Parts: sequence; structure tokens; C-alpha cells
Amino acid sequence: MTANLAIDLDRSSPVPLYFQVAEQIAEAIRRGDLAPGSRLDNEILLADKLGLSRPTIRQAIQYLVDKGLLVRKRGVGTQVVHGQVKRSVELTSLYDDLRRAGQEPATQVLTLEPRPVDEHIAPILGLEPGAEILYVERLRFAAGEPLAVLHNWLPLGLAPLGAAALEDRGLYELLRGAGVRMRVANQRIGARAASQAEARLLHERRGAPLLTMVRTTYDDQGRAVEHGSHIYRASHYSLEVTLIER
Amino acid sequence: MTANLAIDLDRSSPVPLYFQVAEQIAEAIRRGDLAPGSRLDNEILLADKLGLSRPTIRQAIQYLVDKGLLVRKRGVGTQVVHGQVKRSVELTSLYDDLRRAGQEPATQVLTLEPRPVDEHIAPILGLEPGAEILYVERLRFAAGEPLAVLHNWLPLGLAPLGAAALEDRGLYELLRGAGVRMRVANQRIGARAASQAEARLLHERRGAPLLTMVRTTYDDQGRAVEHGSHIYRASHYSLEVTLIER
DNA sequence: GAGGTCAGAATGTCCTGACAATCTGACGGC
DNA sequence: GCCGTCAGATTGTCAGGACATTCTGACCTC
Repeated sequence: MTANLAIDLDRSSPVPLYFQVAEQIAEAIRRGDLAPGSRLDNEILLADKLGLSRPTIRQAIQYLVDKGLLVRKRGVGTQVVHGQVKRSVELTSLYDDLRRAGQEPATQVLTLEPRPVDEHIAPILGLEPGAEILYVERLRFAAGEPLAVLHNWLPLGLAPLGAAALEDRGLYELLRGAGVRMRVANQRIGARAASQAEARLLHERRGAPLLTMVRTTYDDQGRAVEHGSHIYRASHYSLEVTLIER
Repeated sequence: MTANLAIDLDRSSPVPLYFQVAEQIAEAIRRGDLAPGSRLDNEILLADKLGLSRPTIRQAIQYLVDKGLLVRKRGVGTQVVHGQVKRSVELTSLYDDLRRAGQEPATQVLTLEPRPVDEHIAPILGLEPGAEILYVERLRFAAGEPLAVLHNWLPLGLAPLGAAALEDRGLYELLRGAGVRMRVANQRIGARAASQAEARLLHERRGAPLLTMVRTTYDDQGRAVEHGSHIYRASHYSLEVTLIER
């Protein structure tokens, strides 16, 4: 059933075996070697072929099921999902997304300063009211056109964030580079009409539809590391999300 | 460290042990017995206390990590996430969401008929061009106010869908009841201004901002089972999503 | 021919055991 | 006092095995 799907394993590599397997299956799906709807070998056979144990194979498959590339059914087998998953459920910033799409993003920092935390932001970030936080306001461009206005609040001392760095890279990239490991994010997505000031920044007319997103991100210690409130030009941007039921 | 967190296990129940553990930890978090930021006992100790093996405990914890309730860190331990997760990454319909929020949803079926599939919908659902599919158009109300216009395309013969049933329940609920097991969904979320006709249906003014969502849902065999294109009144509704990085 | 029954196949759950990688905090040397 | 080292704690990875549950399709009975 399966094409003979060659998978190389490097046992001396620090990359976990289950991950090596998962990556190479995912690659085969992307390449088209594993057609949508086609069945994978069963877990025991796969384990046998690769000289791995069944739990390891299961972990690899589970990883891809969680990413929405594969689907399993007890008593039947594991199949490749029809219709490709556009993008996985990843914690990426707009900047990363745009660059990956070849859009050549640019950023203009409008504000970057410590300020006392707002009373409605403080509980979200788990801070004392009146504490100082870093406030960032940026205008994001893609292909020369203004695309979004980004407002962020971050705990001080999390990462050294300078205006130059922020104009050169995405916020998430800078945080990751500073050792912050983001794990969970809550997002609320809505829409509203542009105000006069927003319209001017974004080269839209007043009342033009804007996509709004409010997001709070937590790290692997469960601490809030970032709160953002963003507006996007609906005419130029939309969000993509993949949901997976377990 | 942990409150003494009593967990009852029923080994004769068909509910998997790892799931029983996960549910009761989640319940303790919701109740507040496990405060945000507090640490769980380590896996080996927990396994010992409950008379289970470590892999089973790990599976329970992994389940909650995937839902965004817990966060782990190697060498440190497992902690409850600060700031509650509003809603988990579930495959729910608008109807389910509204009812859970106590909004008392109602539905008016505008169209319900088989029709030849559009040429741009056919490849999405994996159908031959020209094949017949079921087209559904509904107006959804919450608390007496119009909230959204829902357009759906479904393969014929998937489930017996009558107008009466659709006015009484959500589409997802009906599909689940017919044995369809949905697993993966791709959503694209955007915004645009309301047309004259849309405004009339939704009691808005022309040009009012609308939230748009296009979604394709796949079942556990990887087959597309539903494609929908929906518009929501941005003034009355927003979407909530939780992202988890593994 | 319709329907029920049963065997095979596949994933789901659970166990035991072992070692690796990583983080924290304490200790000790400079 | 500062910095590096080291040990303990904890999660991450991997192996191998056993049995349960569920689905499909073939076979048999009526």
C-alpha cells in the first residue's frame, strides 16, 4: 500500500528518533510520495521495518496526527488527510508568517517605552497594579504597503528589546532568541470599523473593516510573557487556523 | 507542594485510566484546588500514589498540556498555567458555543437543497465537478437578535438533514449524531464590509464590519465532510482560539 | 437475498524497566 | 564576592510485551 518510503535514522544524532521519523513522513507527504487518502503501513510493521519499537512509531504518528497531517482509526489504520493543511497550529508572529510567504515585511516602531501598567492589563499579565512594563507600538508593512498596527505589553527585563532590533526582526523571534519559550496563547479575533487615526496609518478610509486580534502568550513556566492588541487591514490580510480534535 | 488532590480511579470503567486522571486534575484546576502557577507532584510520585505506571500518568499530563492547562519543563516539573484558558481548541459549531454561553440560539433555514457542486468547491471536498451536493443556508439568532449567516456544502448521504432538525440543533451536533467523527478543520478568518443584502438579514447598516470564516472539516478517515463560508456581525461576536506549541 | 456471526487486522490502553538531557541550587575554589 | 562545578531532581526518550477494543469483510444461516 505504502510506497517504499525510505526513512533514514541517525541514532547518534541528538534529534529524537520519533522526531526523525515524523519529519520524514511529513516530508514525504509534502513531496507527494504519500498521496492524500493513502494508508500508512501499520504500526507494528513500520516499527519492524525501521528497527524501532512500537511506542516510538506511535509517538511519531501521534505527532503528525496532532499537526493535522494524519488521521487514525482504530481497527482500520492510519491515513493521510485529504486536502492539505495550510499551516499548522504554530505560535508564530505576523513577521514570521509574512517572511515565509515571501512578502518581505518591514516594521516602523512608533512607541517603545516603559510605562505603568494599565489596571485592566495588570491582571492579565499577573502583575501588581502600578508596576512598570514595556509598551511597544509598531506599524507593520508588507510589500511596501501598511498592513497592521501592533500594540504589545511585556514584562520588563524579559529580553533586551531595542527599536533597531524590532525594526529588523519579529517580536517572537527576538523573544525566542532571548531564551523565552512560548507555549500557550489565547487569542480573541474580531472585527470593527477603522477610526480616523487608524485609517490614516493604514491607508484606508474611515470605517473600513479591520480584523482585530487580542492575544496573551504564556511560557513553559506558565507565566504570561506578552499581551498584544493588534489591528489588520481586512482587505490585505486574513488569519489561518487549524483545529484538531483528539 | 500539591494539595492532597484526591483522585478516584474506577478500573472497571470503560473510560481509560489516563483520561480519568486528566479529567480530575482538570476539574481540580477549574475548582481552584490547584492554583495557577502551582506545581504538580512529579510523575513518578504521582504514579506511585495512584497505583499507576508512569506512562499512564504522562499520558494524562500530556493530554492537559495539549489542552493548554498545564505546562512542563524538563528538570523542573509540571505547573498549572497562569491565566485561564478560555476555551479549548475544540471542534464546535457556533450553535454549541452559544448554547454553552446560555445565549439560547435559534436558527432559520433559508435554503436546503441538493445542487451541482461549484467548480471551486468540488476540489475542496474531493468531488468530481458536476456532482450533486447538499447546500444549506441558515440565519442564526442569539437572544432574539440575528447574529450570523451560515453557508454550508456537504456530501450527499452523509447524514439525514431536514430543515426541522437544522432549526432545532447545530449542524455539528447532527453530524456527530449520525456517526460522523470530525477530527481536523482548516479555518480562514477575515473581515469585510456588509453588502446591502447581508446588512438587511443581519439588521446592520451597509458597510458595517463583518467577521468572515471559511472552514473545511475532515473526518477520521481524512475525508472532507463539510465546507462552510460564514459571516458574523462583528458588533455581536468574536472568535476565540487557543494555540499550543509542542 | 438479507441479515447476523465470526475471524482477522489494526489501533488503543497499560505495564515494567532503563538511560539521557536539562534545570536548579548548593558547594567550593579563586 | 564571583564564578564554575557537581549532584539531585525531574521530565524526555526508547524498548518490549500484553491484552482490549473496534472496524471490515467474508462466511453462514435462514
